Amino acid sequence: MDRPVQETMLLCLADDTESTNPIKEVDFFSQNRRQDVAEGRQGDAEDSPAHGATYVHTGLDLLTVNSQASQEEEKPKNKLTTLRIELIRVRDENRRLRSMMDQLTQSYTALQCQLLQVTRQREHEICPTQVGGICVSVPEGESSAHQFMQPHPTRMWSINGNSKDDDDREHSSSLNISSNNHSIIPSAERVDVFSGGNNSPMPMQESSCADTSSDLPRRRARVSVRARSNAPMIGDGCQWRKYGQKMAKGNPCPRAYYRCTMAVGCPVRKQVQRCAEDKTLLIATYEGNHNHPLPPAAKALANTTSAAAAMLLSGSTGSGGFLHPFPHASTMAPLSAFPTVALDLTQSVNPLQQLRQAHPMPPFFMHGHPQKPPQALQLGLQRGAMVDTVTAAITTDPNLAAALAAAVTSIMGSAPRSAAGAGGGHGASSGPHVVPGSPQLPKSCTTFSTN
DNA sequence: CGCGTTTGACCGGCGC
DNA sequence: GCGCCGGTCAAACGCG
Ligand SMILES: [Zn+2]
Repeated sequence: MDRPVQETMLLCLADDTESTNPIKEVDFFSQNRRQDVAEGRQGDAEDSPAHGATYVHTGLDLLTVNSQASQEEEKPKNKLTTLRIELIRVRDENRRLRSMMDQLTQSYTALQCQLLQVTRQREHEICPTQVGGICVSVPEGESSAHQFMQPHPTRMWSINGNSKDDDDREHSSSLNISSNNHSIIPSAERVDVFSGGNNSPMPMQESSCADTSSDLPRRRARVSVRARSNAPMIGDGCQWRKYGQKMAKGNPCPRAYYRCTMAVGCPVRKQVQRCAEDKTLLIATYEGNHNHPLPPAAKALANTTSAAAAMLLSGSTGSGGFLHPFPHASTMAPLSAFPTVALDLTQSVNPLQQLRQAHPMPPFFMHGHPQKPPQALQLGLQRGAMVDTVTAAITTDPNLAAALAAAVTSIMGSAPRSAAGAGGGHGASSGPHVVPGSPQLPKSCTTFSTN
């Protein structure tokens, strides 16, 4: 898969040159993207690719089918069944491909983040050099995506994935990516940067071999989601286990700490707190990056958070102006020293939309400033010099908000049993590995309510 | 009896 | 150096 690299590079470039270069927008998926969309379409009807590309065929196997169909026209009857079978097979394959795609995009996101950061730092510290053999670390989950690279075998970058255990949490595998050529698409139109990232925010500091991150050793991005809910916890499609609870200082309501239990080593943490005044207001803060495939429901949020985190991280490193790309943007109470992106679902439209599929794109980017060059991740978001918290209120866009809300909510209906406990919970049943792309939602306990 | 939650102890960072 | 505080650990507890 050369794409990722390529695109990542694009990302970096866009980022680097945000001030001077004419590069306005980057088409990260100039080609693949379309496939992506197409696939998405095929598999999940609900999915609404918000991007121009509207291919009906996956461009992969469907074509095959078609051609076959034409070939076999002569022998109608018998072949019909054959074709059907074939069709089924193909569908299946497409599904698989889609999940692969998910994986890939996931790793894209991660890589993009990494690279972006690296580039940024180089930009600031060293002179920007070619990205020969950058060493980035990507959560294990992502690295697993390598296995999916076959469908689009192309360039070769050497990837050495060796998982290491970072200090406290985070299993990450360091990828040694040396790409030969990363083409640049100077003036692309679309900015599908995070079209499919599956990841929650991830701390990228510790990663880069560029290790420029030395200065801020512990900086991790967080993404907090605000939602109105009576349920004790926001369900995001993941399974969480409570590992602690504390009385927050200025808040009568305790803060609960959860960790993701969908996969053994998943480093993702989450803390849930209820707003002091408005008890119906839940604030969930995510930290870390999932190292395992996520159910579609979870992906919605994950995508968003991932993107958000990426933005933050990319930005937080440098200085930065401050601006709220989103109308409803509001700075939340700074949860901590960590850069935090806040998603505000509280005012979301009606969450009961039928949208089931996670929106392919994080809302942030959907709000791209028309005039403001998306600058890759930057997209109008500014890291606050003083405030590291940026709130992206997707609410402004009814459709988007609805989409996201719905996606997130989708899991909600199922708050089975233990969901009750203030802990939220998570059914005793161990989380089945839900394959990305699988339409089914985990019967996890977590409940979410966007209102 | 296994598993998840509860809850106080513990730890590291940070400000004074 | 000390105390505060956020965050995590882990033993105890409770539920199915
Ligand atoms: Zn996880």
